[in-house]
Amino acid sequence: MALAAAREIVAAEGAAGLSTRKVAARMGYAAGTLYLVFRNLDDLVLQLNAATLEALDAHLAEALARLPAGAGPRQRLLTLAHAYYLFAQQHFHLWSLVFEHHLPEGETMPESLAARVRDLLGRVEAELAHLGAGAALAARVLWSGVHGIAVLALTDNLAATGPVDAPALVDSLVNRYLDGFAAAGRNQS
Amino acid sequence: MALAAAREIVAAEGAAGLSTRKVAARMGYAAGTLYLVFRNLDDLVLQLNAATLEALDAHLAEALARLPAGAGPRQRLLTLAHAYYLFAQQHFHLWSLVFEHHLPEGETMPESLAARVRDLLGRVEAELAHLGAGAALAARVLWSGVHGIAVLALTDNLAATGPVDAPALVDSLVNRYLDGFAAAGRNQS
DNA sequence: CAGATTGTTGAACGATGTTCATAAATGGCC
DNA sequence: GGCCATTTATGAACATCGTTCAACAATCTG
Repeated sequence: MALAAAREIVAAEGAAGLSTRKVAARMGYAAGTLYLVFRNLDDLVLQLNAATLEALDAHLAEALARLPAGAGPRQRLLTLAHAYYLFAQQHFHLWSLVFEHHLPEGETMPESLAARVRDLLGRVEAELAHLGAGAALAARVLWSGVHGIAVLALTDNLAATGPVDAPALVDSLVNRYLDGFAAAGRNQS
Repeated sequence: MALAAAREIVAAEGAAGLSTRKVAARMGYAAGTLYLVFRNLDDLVLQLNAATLEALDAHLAEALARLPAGAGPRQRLLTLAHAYYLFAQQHFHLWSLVFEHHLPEGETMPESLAARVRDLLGRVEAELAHLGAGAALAARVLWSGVHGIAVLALTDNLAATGPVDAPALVDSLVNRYLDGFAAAGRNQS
């Protein structure tokens, strides 16, 4: 469908190369035809982003499935974090589009997208259940943290300061944060 | 100059509202005139981004200056992190432009921007000197982490999962990560 | 005052998102 | 088969965009 054409264009040329006419041409239609299926180019992007998040979710599930059954929560979280970074790297343009597409002032995210975000965060939260009440907070911190590492590493915004070993940053974040959470828990009880 | 006009437009309408003709009109010139000063619209954006990072640096310096002289590294880091988030929130569009502007494939970041990034990361690194060899890594992790929290919180990509208290996420990240670093250091020695 | 240099313009080109009157294709019904 | 209604698709049109460039105004130089 049209989403497949748009996906190929974005993957190859980045978000800047996406245009109604190019999408239409790639599937043998005229530009106007797209407006029978999508309200907008924005609408098309939103649906493409939902598909991208779905692919990311599948990618994470696959990574977890490859893990031995006895793996502890820390190893599962590390696996999730590295899989997230790998996906962002391999599908950089599609992944960027998800976060760089600001919806017009005041409009709200369509439920199709919001549900995908919830699914993804739910994966992390599930691995943090052993933290009890702090799991929701910790999941958001780790998720955001890994995302931030991916953003800055993949857009070369850290490269100015020398070569960056993103996986090492991810390891450090997850391990130290979990260590700290454990230590803080001990001090409280 | 032209940068001031561009800054006002981006601040008011976002990156999408930026155009050569609007910038030129706001300063009483014709569109073509801009090309005597900038190679490109890209070039203009790059210089605007350098100015934004300079303003961010000043904002962070101010926050640190308001701190009592006896404040320890942890409090100084927390102050930096919260100041970063505040700046991203208050100048959302300008701040977004810095990270959403991908330079054309293969081109490298101009030194004017790279130097600003180094300055900012240097601030964090300075507060982590007490960690010894791990300071460079820790600075990048914390910086990226706080950036990630800002990105996801301000673009509503976490809002799908309920209301988000971004400052609480920042606190948790910095405190737990530092705790974890301390604990790991103890175990090694 | 003449001539060269600098600064500025506005028309032009190709490409963009979007709309809409028109046309082609399709399907149901006698 | 033939005819109408409904769906599907078109491509010309409009405003806007980034960018270029021949032409013009202003300013210095001697």
